[in-house]
Amino acid sequence: MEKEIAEEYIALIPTLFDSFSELNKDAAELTHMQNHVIEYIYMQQKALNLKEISAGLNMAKQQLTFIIRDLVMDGYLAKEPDHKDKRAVLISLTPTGKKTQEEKWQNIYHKFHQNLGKLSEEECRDLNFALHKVNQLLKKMERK
Amino acid sequence: MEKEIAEEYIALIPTLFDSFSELNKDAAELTHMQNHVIEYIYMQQKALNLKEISAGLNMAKQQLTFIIRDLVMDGYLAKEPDHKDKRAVLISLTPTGKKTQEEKWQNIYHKFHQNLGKLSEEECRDLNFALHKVNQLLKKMERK
DNA sequence: CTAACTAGTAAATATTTTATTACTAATTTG
DNA sequence: CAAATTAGTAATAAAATATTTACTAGTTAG
Repeated sequence: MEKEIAEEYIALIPTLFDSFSELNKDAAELTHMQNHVIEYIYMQQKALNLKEISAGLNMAKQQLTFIIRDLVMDGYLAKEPDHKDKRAVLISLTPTGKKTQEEKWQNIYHKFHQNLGKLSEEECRDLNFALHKVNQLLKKMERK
Repeated sequence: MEKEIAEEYIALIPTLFDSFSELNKDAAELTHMQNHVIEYIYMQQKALNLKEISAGLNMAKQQLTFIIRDLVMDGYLAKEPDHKDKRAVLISLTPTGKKTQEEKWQNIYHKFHQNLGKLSEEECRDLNFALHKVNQLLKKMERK
């Protein structure tokens, strides 16, 4: 059965890919990497230091120095010293930065909502339950 | 309830993001865009013309001309004329190209399989069923 | 049949991203 | 406490990507 589950999981990724790749369809003001950085911080839901972002996005920290400097100057990100480690700096989204992300997700939200019309009421209930279960169990698998 | 479903769906995307972004972690021989192109064709499971790839990846077709030329030269992609539209060219993966993709997904597969150990047998059954349901219904929503 | 449109190619240019090397200041380890 | 590590910054050169303009050949609409 484990093989079966893994295959279902793998199959899910391409299905979500379209929604995901639409995220930055218009976001024209920022470069790709700038978008990735903001997006990553938004998804992690907490302030991160440079090292963490670098590891999460699989890019050199030297690159981040300048990307983040620009994003701070443009008002999307804020830096604050990390009191636990005085070498480190914590990066977080400003209200402006957070708003831009919320707007992007809002587009996906709308599109999904429209497509929901293609399902019957019973299918909607099933989908709701199944999505909830998947989220819950995948989260559990991630931990530790 | 529709709002609830949409929220579960949105929540699923970041959860899958990690797996997804790991796809090209080592793939060092190709550039980012080259990887994206191969990946996209692989996920669509059929030959695509330049326009479709351009729309799907949200990039100018002019860029694709050269990216695809290089990938053809390196043996990852094959071009064939589209008999239905003599202006167009159909791009598909060569066996080599397909193999590289399968290997990448294999890594995700392995990692997922390991994490499955954190769930009880009952939870595995639930996850299997829920994933299957989600895939089935999301596919249905995509159509037409 | 002609005009308007579309798929793909091409080249020049500007911008972005990557890679390399090196440095400072803070932290951890033995 | 000294030595080794680590977080972040910086400057540079090289490579990749995006943008703009323009062209050819095939298709579609009036």
